[in-house]
Order: sequence, then C-alpha cells, then structure tokens
Amino acid sequence: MKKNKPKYMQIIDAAVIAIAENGYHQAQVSKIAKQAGVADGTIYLYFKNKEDILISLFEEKMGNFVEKIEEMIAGKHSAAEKLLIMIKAHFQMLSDDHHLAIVTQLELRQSNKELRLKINDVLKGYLKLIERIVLEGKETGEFSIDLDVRLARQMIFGTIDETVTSWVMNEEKFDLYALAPSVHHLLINGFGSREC
Amino acid sequence: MKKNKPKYMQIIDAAVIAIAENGYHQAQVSKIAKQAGVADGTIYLYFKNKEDILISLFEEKMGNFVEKIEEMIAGKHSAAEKLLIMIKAHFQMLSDDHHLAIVTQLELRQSNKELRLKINDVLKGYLKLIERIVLEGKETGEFSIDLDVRLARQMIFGTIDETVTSWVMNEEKFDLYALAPSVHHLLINGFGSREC
Amino acid sequence: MKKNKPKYMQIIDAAVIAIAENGYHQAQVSKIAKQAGVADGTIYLYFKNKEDILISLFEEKMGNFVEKIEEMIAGKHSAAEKLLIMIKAHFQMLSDDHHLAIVTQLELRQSNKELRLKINDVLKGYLKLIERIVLEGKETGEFSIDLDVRLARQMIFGTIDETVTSWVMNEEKFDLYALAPSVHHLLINGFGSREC
Amino acid sequence: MKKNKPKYMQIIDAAVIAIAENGYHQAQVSKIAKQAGVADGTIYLYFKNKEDILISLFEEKMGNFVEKIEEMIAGKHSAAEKLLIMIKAHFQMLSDDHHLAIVTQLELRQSNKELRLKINDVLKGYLKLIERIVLEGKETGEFSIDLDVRLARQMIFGTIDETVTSWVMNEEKFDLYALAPSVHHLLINGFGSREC
DNA sequence: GATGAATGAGAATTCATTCAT
DNA sequence: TATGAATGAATTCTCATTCAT
Repeated sequence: MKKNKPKYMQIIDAAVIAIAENGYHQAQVSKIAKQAGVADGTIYLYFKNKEDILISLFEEKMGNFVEKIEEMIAGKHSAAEKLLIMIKAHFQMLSDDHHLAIVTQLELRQSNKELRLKINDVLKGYLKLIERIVLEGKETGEFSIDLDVRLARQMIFGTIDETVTSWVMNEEKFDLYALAPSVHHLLINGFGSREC
Repeated sequence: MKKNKPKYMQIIDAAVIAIAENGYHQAQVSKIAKQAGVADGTIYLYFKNKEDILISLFEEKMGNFVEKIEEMIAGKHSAAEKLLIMIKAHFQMLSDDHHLAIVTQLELRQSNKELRLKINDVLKGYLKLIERIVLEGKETGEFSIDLDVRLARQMIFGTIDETVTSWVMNEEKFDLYALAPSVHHLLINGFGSREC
Repeated sequence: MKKNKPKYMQIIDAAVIAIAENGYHQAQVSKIAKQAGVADGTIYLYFKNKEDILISLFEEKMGNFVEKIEEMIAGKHSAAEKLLIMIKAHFQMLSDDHHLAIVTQLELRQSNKELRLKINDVLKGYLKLIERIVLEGKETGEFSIDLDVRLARQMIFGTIDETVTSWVMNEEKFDLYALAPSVHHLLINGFGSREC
Repeated sequence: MKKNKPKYMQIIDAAVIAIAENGYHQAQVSKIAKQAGVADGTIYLYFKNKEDILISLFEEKMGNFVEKIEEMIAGKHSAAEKLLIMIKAHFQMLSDDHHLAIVTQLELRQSNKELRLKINDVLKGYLKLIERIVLEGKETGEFSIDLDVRLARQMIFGTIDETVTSWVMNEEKFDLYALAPSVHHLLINGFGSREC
C-alpha cells in the first residue's frame, strides 16, 4: 500500500508547507517537489496529478481525525461532553499545526469546484459524526426534542469553522484552544441570560 | 461618479450571471463582456482590472444590504428582534437572487487570498452591525453579561453562512427563509432543553 | 471567413518553413509564431490547436491542387493524356516548393495516427480523381477492360509518391519534373519490351 | 553475440506487439518491457536505446527477408518470374504477421526522420535486390532497353508498398496474396490494352 | 545478469490587459 | 467613448534512461 512508502507522506507534508507559505496558486508542483526533496517526476509515482495530492492531503489529515474523535468520545455518556471533546480536538489539531490551519481554512478553499466537491466527501464523515452526537443528545433528553438535527449541525460546524478562520486571519493572535468551553457553552445554552 | 454610468451596473450584473453559470475560473473577462453586451476593452473603462469587478460586485450587493438592514431595525427595541429581522433579511436576499447566492457562497470563495481579504473588508461592515446588536443585547440584559461579543458574532455569522451554503449546495431544495425563526431561536436559546 | 485574414495564410506558410527546417517534432508553436512574425497567442486566434495548423496546411495546399488538376484536364479527351497532365502537375507543384515537398513527403508522415487519418480524408479527393481517370480509360478502351481500378490507383499513386519521396531524400539532385513522361509511359505500357 | 541470447528476440517480438496494439507513440519502453516480461532496465542490457530496438526490429524482420527471397529466386531464369516470386513473398510475409504489417506500414512511419533514414539503410538491401532483377530483365531482353532502372525500382516498390498500406488501412478485408499476379502483370505490361 | 525507483528536461495553451483605430 | 485583435508570461506532466541493490 502506497501509504507505507515513506515518500508518500513526505510529499503530502511538503505540500502543506509549500501551500501555506506560497498560497494555493503559487504552490507549483516543482515547489512541492523541491520542498519534499524529490524530483518533479517522483511526485507522479505517488499521485495521479496535482489535484490528487490535495485530495490525499485532506484525506490523510482529516480522515484519521474523525477516527480519533470517535475513540476519544467512545466511553463518554452525555452528548454535551462529547461535543466539548470534539470542539477541543478540532481546535487542538489546528492550533498544533500552523501550516495545516492556513491550508484548510484559507488556501484549499480556492481550489476549483470539482476538488472542493471531493473535499466535501471527506468532510461528510465529520458532519455525520456531529449529527450522531446531536441525535444522541435529543434521545437522552439533553437537547430539546424539537431540535432540527441538520440545523444544529450547521450551527455547530459553522461556528467552529468561522471561529478557526477568524483565528487564522487574525494571525493566530489569541488562544484558540481556550475558546472551546465558551463555544461549547454558547451552542448548548445560547445567548440568553435566563436564569432558572 | 462612475457608478452613475449605466454600463457600470450592467457589467456587474453580467459578472454575477457569468460567474454563477460558468464558475469562478471559467468566467473570463471576455465572457463577462459578452454577457454585458460590450467589448472586452470597455470593461477597462469602468474597472481597473478583473479583481476590481469582483470587489465592486461585492460592494454593490453587500454595501446597500447593510444600509437596508439598519433602516429595517431602526425603530425596534429588543436585540433579539433586530437579530431576527437581520437573519430574515439575509435569507430573503439570497433566496431572491439565485445567481448571487451561488456567487457569494461558492464561487467567490475560490478567489485568491488577496481578493478574499478585500472582500472581508467589505464584510466588516456587516460583522460590525452584528456586533452592535450583540452589544446592545448585553446592555439591555437580554443577553448574558458574560457573552463574548466576538464569539457571538462568529457564531451568528458562521451559522447563517453555513446554513446558506448548505442550502445552495443542496440545490436550494428547502425553504431557506422559513428557517429564520429556528436559527434565531437556537442562537438565543441554544440546544438545551431546560424548561424554566 | 478566416481565410481572407492575412495572418491565416501567413501562419500556414510559416509552419511549412518551420517544419521543413526544423523537422516535425522540433517545430514548436513558438517557432512557427516567430517565423510568422506574430505572438504565440495569435496562433490560437486562427487555429484551434497545433494539429489544426497542420490539417489546415494540408487542406490549403492539397485542396486546391485537386481543383486545379480538374480544370487542367477538363477539355482533354484521352485518359492517358489526363494522366500525364496530372503527373506533371504533381511533380511541378513539389518541384516548385522545396519546403512543401519536405513537409508532405517526410515530416507530416511522422504525425500521429489521428492526424494522418484526417490528412487521408484530404487525400481521398485526389485518389478519387485518379480512379475517375482510370475508369474513363477503361470505358474509352484505352486501358484494358480487365484492369482493376483500385489496383491501378494504388500503382499510380504509389509510384508517384515513391518517386517524389526518393527525390526529396536524394536532396532533390535530379530533375523531378523531367521524369513525368517516363513515369507515365511505364504506367501505361509497363516494363515489357514487346514489340507489336 | 547478443542475438543468441533468448531475451533479445523476446524483446523485439514484444516491441512488435506493443507498437501494433498501442501505436508508435504509445509504445513506451515500460510497455515493451512488460510485454516481454522483463524489467525496464533489462531492455538496456540488450539495446543501446529505444531507437536501437526499432532499428533492430526492422533489421531482424527485413534482413532475413532479403536473404530468403534470394534463395527462392536463385534457380529461376526469367526476371519476370523472379519479380513475381518476390511480390508473392512480400505479400505473404505481411499477410502472415498481422502485427508486423501494422508496424511496418503505419506505425514505424511516424518515427522521426533520423530513425527513418536508418530504416532506409536497412531497406536499401531490398531496393538493390529489386534493381538487380530489373537490370537482369533488361539484359535478357525481357524488359525494354530504355527502362530507367531507378524509376522501375520506384514503381515496383511504390506499388507494392501502397498496395500493402491500402490493405492494412482497409483492415485487411481483402486477400492481399491473391493480388500478386495482377500487380505483377500491371508492372510488366502497364495499363495499356494493346493487343499484339 | 536483472531489477525498478528515481530522475528532470521540455512544450502546448490560456487569458487578462493593451492600444491603435 | 468604444472596440477587439494582438500580446506573451507562466505551468503541468511524460517517459527514456540510469544506477544502487
């Protein structure tokens, strides 16, 4: 399997750096190859074409992210707790990898529609996970029985994504990870000041 | 002022259609010119370059959107009501203009980073408006005194934006406008089922 | 019609020279453009792609060749005379244009199969003309009633083509045009020395 | 001598099949190696470079063809008879090997000029043989004393070659071998219907 | 002898922008 | 103002050949 070959990950990691530092359209194959320390042609021994590098990049980085979250929330009993763990993991992952954050939040979004559709396929796994947590929250009574699952998913993902993008665009000046509890609290309780 | 010349808006409207129908990267200047019924060179009498068309497009369409909202919420007294009006207006505007929805939610996002930064400048007016409403809610006691304004703004915009994008990507199969009250309710009250 | 535009023929003529002097594979679009005195991009205002230049080249040069021959033989009464006129015209045309001879006999043959098939479409008109002359010869009794038309056409075209190619490969050392009567005589009478 | 090593012919035969099935430009060294059941690098133990495979291919297939013909016509006394034997042998050889016919008539012709010149060197033995037969015919009085030997050779080779190419391009729908006597008759007697 | 992973040179084409009319 | 023909820079991918094992 090609993923065992050391150069496969070597090229993907080089692509993340090259795109983060040069921008999506200025990250030519030759730049990625140079960053990876291989010849241009070598890229094509491991990837069908340039687009394939980007899709693989996303799969490798996001693919095991969903798996990791699932492991982390496996034993937890409340949906709220699971949600918090997920938000923390999401923020942690991107806080930890400066280059990856730039690539996923800014650069990869300017790829063409076709590529974005394929990226969306990868994202679907994550969105499904969010929906499962919401559904569970409704079943246990933690969340309102009237909660629209799709809407909730959109609010969760939209808020997380907008927060990360905002953090990246502000040059990561604030502590993203530290925001997790507040974001979580807002999602669960809203803006209202009602004291019960 | 160039905006008074009839061809200025003619070209912007042509750009919206050309981009929506062909995609961002396939909307060449010559296609926009053809759609507008002018020669390629004429474009450059009204716009500095291609990027300038897109920024102007965003300014024209979003610019008066902020003004319109401000008028609509002028007399209202609660922040919650203002928020609902804004969400409704946002959903209404994009429901009403199929082409514009595709352009702002999908196509313009694949522009380069530089252009997106300029678009963000335009967006700032909208984000400021959101922040003003949140702040007012805190001051009147409607919203929690501990509410982080920036976070609230990110949640509001992220949720609205993700909802619209999801609607566009699902080929606008559901009624976007009808979702406004639910979105509003979630933002204010969260997912929690607490009955007081 | 694009053929009236001066640059159309200018580019075709430049292609003949560039290919003759550099060889088919070394005649890059940029070389053709330079030879024609236009920018690379200008080529694509007149031709769909590189292949289209070559097909057009062949059409322009061979297309009117068939028409010209038809005019020249219009009034003649014997098939043998028509054949002689045709052979002379064929030899004349290539004797007159050194570059064109190299291109049609040597360089264009190393194009890919697809292009060669299209060239063959153009050639078909010529082959049909040959067959018409043969058929006429049979009808008038000049040629044997048993003569296989296709075979005769292959012999005529094969002999002419091989003679020209041999002439080009020998760096055009001998007088091609002067060979026409001998070739004609051989085709009509064969090698035999039968005296009747 | 390398020709005694089994892999030498194995690679040449693989090249014939690979070229016939994929076309000249799509018959990469790696495809030939795969067809031959050896590694890419192994090719270079037996051949200097890719061109060398093709020249060797032509030498092996055409080289012994000339020798074979010489044996077959050794005892014959008339030039006409020798010519007939030669035409039959030529048609037979290509009728028998479908792949070889495609390679020699269509694919190898799109090689570059340099390679074609080398192939012509190999062909020269065959052309010399044709000239010897023609010369002999003139000496014995079978053929006209005025017959131009080179021209006759061009007519013979041109006709045979065009006939075979036509047969290959028509997907070998007719019986090539059966045409030999007619072709032979036309070469000797021409199209004329003169009855003596 | 045999392997096959790695190399790296080389070329067609697009499209935003200009400027003579 | 308006035109649209002309410009020319810029980049992915292929494949013959090598050489360490």
